[in-house]
Amino acid sequence: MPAVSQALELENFLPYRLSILAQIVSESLHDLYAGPFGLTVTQWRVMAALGRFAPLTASDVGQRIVMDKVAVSRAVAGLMQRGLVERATDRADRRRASLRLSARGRAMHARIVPIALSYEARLYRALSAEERRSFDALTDRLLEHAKALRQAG
Amino acid sequence: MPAVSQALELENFLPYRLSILAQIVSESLHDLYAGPFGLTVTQWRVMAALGRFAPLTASDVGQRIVMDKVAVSRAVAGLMQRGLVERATDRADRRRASLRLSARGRAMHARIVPIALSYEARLYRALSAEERRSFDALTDRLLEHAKALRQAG
DNA sequence: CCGAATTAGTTTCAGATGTAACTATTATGC
DNA sequence: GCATAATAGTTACATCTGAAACTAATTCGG
Repeated sequence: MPAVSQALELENFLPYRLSILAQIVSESLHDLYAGPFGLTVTQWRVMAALGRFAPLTASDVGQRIVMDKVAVSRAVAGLMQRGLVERATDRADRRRASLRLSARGRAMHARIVPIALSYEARLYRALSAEERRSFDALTDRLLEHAKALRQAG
Repeated sequence: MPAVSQALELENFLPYRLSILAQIVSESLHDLYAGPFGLTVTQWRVMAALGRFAPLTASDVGQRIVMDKVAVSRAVAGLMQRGLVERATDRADRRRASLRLSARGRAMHARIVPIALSYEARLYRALSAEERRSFDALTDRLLEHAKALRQAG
């Protein structure tokens, strides 16, 4: 059984490698929609969530896209100012408000989705179909395990 | 040949999944050293780079850890204020300054490295040895490909 | 019912970050 | 040599982000 290496080689250190990979992918994608559509990453994620699951409350959105309520609130404020999202206060519980894309929001969403999927497809070309399935399964396992570790401390 | 799906399922969308995984891992690790040692993520990365490769100039650090020079400058300023990093201006080229950990910095580094490696080891327990090798290789390929795509536009 | 505790969401403040402008120093071209 | 360009690093400004305080509405316990 090999001892744990005592040297930390940043370039081989898993948390660091994941961070770099996620950052470059996220930035590359952002470059594709930020210019034409003027959205931040969080705004786009809110739109993506609403495009698929609307209507959602702000809390629902936060759960879907793993974003705290402050971030959601700010993203929604920006999207509403631009008329991309509509809010309707729940009559039964006036603390809640259900959110959905406006017609304009749906139009923009429909234009961005193919761009995003196309980028994903190009990225996946680095892997064979089998490697892709394997990678997806391994990231799933890592994610679940990372969540469990965080709970356990 | 299947057509590209027209629906964007955020929870299966690779850029999004990578982002979530990297975020939870980075936060979990940060929780382990931020409390006891009061370092930001960028400060810790600078220390990790200097702990392994010192002396380095600020530019060298930035290249090693993929961080722009402004971020490095700020992290180094904070680390120097706390006496964790020492700077020596290069005599031959007085624009440059070589950085290295101070004795205090080395002591802190030596205490954090095992914590970081232990977290990584626990995280990797989600995978078998072979899966781990496979995952590392696939992330490498994805990273290189993502870089190439960014160049190409 | 009524006050305390919860919940949804927003605002505030302080810290972090990116871009661009700036200083200081060195290299280059004529 | 000297003006110009390039390089190392810092500062300034505007934006973004997270934590905590706050408002408004609802639920719960007695």
